Amino acid sequence: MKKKILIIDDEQQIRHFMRVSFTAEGYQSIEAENGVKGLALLKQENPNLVVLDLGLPDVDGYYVLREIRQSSKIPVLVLTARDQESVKVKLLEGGANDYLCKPFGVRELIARIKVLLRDIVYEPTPGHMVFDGLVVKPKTLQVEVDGKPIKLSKKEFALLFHLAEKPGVLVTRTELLVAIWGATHAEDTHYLRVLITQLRKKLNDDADAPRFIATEPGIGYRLVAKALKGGAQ
Amino acid sequence: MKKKILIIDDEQQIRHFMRVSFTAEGYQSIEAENGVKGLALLKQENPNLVVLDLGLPDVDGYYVLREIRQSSKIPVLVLTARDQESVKVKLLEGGANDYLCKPFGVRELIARIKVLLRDIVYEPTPGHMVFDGLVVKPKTLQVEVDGKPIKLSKKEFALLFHLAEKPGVLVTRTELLVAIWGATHAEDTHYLRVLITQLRKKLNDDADAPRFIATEPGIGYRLVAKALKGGAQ
DNA sequence: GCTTAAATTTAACGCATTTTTAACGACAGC
DNA sequence: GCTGTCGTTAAAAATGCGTTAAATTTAAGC
Repeated sequence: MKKKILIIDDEQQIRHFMRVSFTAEGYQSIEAENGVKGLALLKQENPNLVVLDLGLPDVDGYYVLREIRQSSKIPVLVLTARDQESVKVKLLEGGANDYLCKPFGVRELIARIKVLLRDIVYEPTPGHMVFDGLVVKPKTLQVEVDGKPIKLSKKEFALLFHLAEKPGVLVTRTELLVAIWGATHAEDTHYLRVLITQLRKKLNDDADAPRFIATEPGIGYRLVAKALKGGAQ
Repeated sequence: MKKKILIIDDEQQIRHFMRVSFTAEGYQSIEAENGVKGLALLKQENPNLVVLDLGLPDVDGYYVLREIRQSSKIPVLVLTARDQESVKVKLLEGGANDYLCKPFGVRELIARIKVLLRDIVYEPTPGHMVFDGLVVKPKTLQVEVDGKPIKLSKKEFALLFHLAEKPGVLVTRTELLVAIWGATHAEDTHYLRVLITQLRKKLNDDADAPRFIATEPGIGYRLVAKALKGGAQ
């Protein structure tokens, strides 16, 4: 199966240049000329990797990255014109998997893409993640409990998503904090505490007798519901 | 538990510089000044990540990388002085997970290390340490006695972990005190006494006829259970 | 652009657990 | 019998988690 790469870049020339290179390497490419279309394509097309240009005409590149990370762990390689260390650090901590400065060589770009596809375990289109009494749909950001649809906010969904990705596995607080609020809030556990409370309330879960989200004191949280389909098998 | 980083670099200054930075970030670092020693340390110490300098005095950096990849999927970040695309491509295709050119910024180095540790699934040791009737799982801070899960607090776990790391070996009180409470409490043996009592109670152990933790009067403690798997073989 | 609703961030409090401190008994060496 | 070490217990202090509600920011509707 050919791997699909989503290119989000406003410069038509660069897109064309990348498409040709990717095709030559045996990849299939889909393209978006701005952030909003990129996010839409991501959900429609289920690519295996995203190449994201920071300088987009409509929305900030950081924003796109954050949106992607709300509901997906797809490998993201960021391109940018500026070679500032602070920018790099911010992006990598914000969830980017790699970073390349313009102008770059095609061969390095291809090599780095190969590395990401080789090293990062990512299964596209988890479609729905189905658990005993709980369904999580990352594409539409919808959740069902015992068949009834539940409305979650963005952050509530992100939290549930990150737990649902590793059913039964303990996810550390730091991991969740960094994933949802970014590295600058890696220590602010009170954020997590109130979000957990809200999420539990909407899921009709009880902290003392958890059906879905169990607390591992001092460490983090864990989704206890049995995985029936999707998630990390 | 602290993640271990193996530094393979011949320049003492750079090693020192990295060690200081890594320690500040909460990582533990071990160092080798050439390739052969690096490969030896890799097997002995089970680090979580390798930072490899290409220009080594004894053997080629490529060779070291190939040797590592013969038997391990550990994340490897390569450092080099030359910024040639062909070199980068060759390294990345040869199994390196990331690449950084000298001179580099510490913050970028740290950021890239964090990304590798975050994104690449790699289990250094077997994961848990198994003894006769006792299982210690450092990753999730869980402990089992005779198959039954036991709830330990952070400090209790840290204590047991440091003993389990060296099964059968005497661990001095100072060593434990420094590891758990820090150097400022290296003399406060009463801390250790009550923590030992609590831990023994939870493990159902008896100080007078120790099944797990034996006292070595005047010196320290020792885990007496037989190691079946994991730990320092 | 204004109004209203929703979501997010702060702040505060109760409760349970953990950690620290202190006190006491058992035992061994001198 | 004194002294020092270890183990145990209990209390006091500190910390961590869950919860609620108010304040602030952000998004939505008109």
